[in-house]
Amino acid sequence: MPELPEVETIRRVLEKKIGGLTILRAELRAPKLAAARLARDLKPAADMLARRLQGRTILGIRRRAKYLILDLDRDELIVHLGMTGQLFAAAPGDKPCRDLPALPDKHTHLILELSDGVRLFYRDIRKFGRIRFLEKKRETDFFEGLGPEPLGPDFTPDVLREGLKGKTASVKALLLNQRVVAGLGNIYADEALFRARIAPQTPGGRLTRAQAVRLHAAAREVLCEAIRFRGTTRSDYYDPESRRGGFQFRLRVYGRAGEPCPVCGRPVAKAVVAQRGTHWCPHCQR
DNA sequence: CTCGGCCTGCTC
DNA sequence: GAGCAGGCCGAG
Repeated sequence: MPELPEVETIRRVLEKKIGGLTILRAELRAPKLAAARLARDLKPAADMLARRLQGRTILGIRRRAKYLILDLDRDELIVHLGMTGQLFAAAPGDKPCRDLPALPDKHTHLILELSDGVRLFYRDIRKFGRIRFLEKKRETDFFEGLGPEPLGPDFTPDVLREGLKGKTASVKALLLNQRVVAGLGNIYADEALFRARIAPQTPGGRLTRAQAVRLHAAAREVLCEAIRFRGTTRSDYYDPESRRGGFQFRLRVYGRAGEPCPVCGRPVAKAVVAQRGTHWCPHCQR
């Protein structure tokens, strides 16, 4: 579900809601969520994780690509929300959101009881998300192979060109590949390609320098704008205060198959590219 | 590099 | 009942 703008929005809200609070009790209901790899009996590891979290203070919340990192002194808790992962922070007196079930429900897989009566719930219908408790010194290894942050100084037009150079895979597939650039997902890849006027099927190695420059700028722009609008809510995405995003109203092609292109008015096309539903304007994007 | 698998729920 | 959904990993 969440791509970089949604994860960044979650990070900002969490910082405000749970930054500085201490974990009084942790309950991991779905041990698989924290499994490094498949094992017979995950329950002991789950209980171990809960014990390790107990008593720790959340010093801050960072983001790397689509990962959230809760800093716990010498350790950290890394959370990836997969497709349908959600984090909700409930403080005493918070009104429940009418569109959402009362928590914890059957899809709530991790509960952190924090100081000040605050509770943090991890909810994930499809259970594609992952949680990992890590010593800080192992963080570099954990993120080994992840490409540059698209909004950081390491992501330049030349770096993008390098990631596309000589590749036969479609530019869409390469934008989704987190080794090339880390944080774009299906929605923002389509939106960036539209803004850069590049057809998603174009082989990466075929992009001209000018196209790569446009794509680099377009990716950054769309991510920045989406953060400003607090992300995109199509179905599952809510921030930890149960607020929906606002960028769904500003999508130009994603989810708009058959509707007029906002630039030329011809219908937006949809097809499978890189095994994902892909939306583009065949007239504007070449 | 592409495909299938991981999961559940919703829409056609 | 089939197909689809904002992600990622490992097998071939």
